[in-house]
Amino acid sequence: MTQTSAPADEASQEALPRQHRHYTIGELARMFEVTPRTIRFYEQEGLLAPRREGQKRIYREKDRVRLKLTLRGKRLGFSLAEIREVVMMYDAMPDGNARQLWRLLEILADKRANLERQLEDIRLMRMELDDVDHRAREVLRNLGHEA
Amino acid sequence: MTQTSAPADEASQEALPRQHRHYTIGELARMFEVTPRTIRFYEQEGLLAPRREGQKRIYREKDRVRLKLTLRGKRLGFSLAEIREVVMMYDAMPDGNARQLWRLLEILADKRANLERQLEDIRLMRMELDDVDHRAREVLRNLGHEA
DNA sequence: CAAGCACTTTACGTTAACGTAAACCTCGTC
DNA sequence: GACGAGGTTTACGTTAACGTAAAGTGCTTG
Repeated sequence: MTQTSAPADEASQEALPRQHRHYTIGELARMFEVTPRTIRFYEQEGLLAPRREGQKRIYREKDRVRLKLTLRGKRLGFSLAEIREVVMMYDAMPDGNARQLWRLLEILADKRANLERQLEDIRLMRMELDDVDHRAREVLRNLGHEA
Repeated sequence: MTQTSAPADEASQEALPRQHRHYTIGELARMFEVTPRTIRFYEQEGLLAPRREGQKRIYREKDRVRLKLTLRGKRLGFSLAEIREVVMMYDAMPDGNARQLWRLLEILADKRANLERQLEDIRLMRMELDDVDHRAREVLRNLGHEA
């Protein structure tokens, strides 16, 4: 874990064989700048399901991706429940019955609509920020002249 | 308030003289699909400052705009505290001293950075939604063939 | 004038998303 | 073998953003 000159001694990290690395909770936490507590909480909420090695949680690539998606969702203001809705159905897909799949499509359309509205909101808020910015600089300019 | 055939009798609504209409809390609430409680809460948090007429709150155009901005901010996942930060400084601008104005510019840059990241997040999440969507439709198609 | 709205204040309740603390294992290492 | 760094569970605490209920005010309308 010394970051530099890792000997890669044990029988697990053989030159990073691509896709199936695994991570500890602390590693993931540092990667995404969250606390372990947060990650455990997401597990408890059904968003992650790491394997165990004895007592310890072992996270695989898939879990890392899920965490990434979850955090992205959060940044966009989705609740954990909403995120779970999509993520879990995604997993249930392969063997999914038709009703479930249609339901999934519904949810997806819903989320997408949400995103579109956010795009518009961003556009508008950008304009307003620009406006405020301009005014502020104007006032500053005038202050300079008066001084 | 019967919506249709309003007589506009009193000395306040003379043919809607443009900019200085005023609203009751209930009107605003219906306009934006929030509860009066929410509006009062925003006032308590320093985001609105309606005038009073006796006991009752009177909202002017400015207040309506503020509420709109506030709700837009919320949809983008900003906290009320963050929103207040911008909104209040905006009002303090005209007579603002230089330090305050620079601080405001800082905050604005911050918010903008936030928006840019959201745009990227939206882009990515859109792609993922599309992906899931495609897969789901694929599975559905196969189900159809098997049936 | 009683009834019914729309408004008011006060105050306690609720939910989501964690934070924080205590008390416990289990390594590698000095 | 003590100890420090990481991991674990359990459980109570906290914050934001309202919801909800109770009790009162003021108008106007049958």
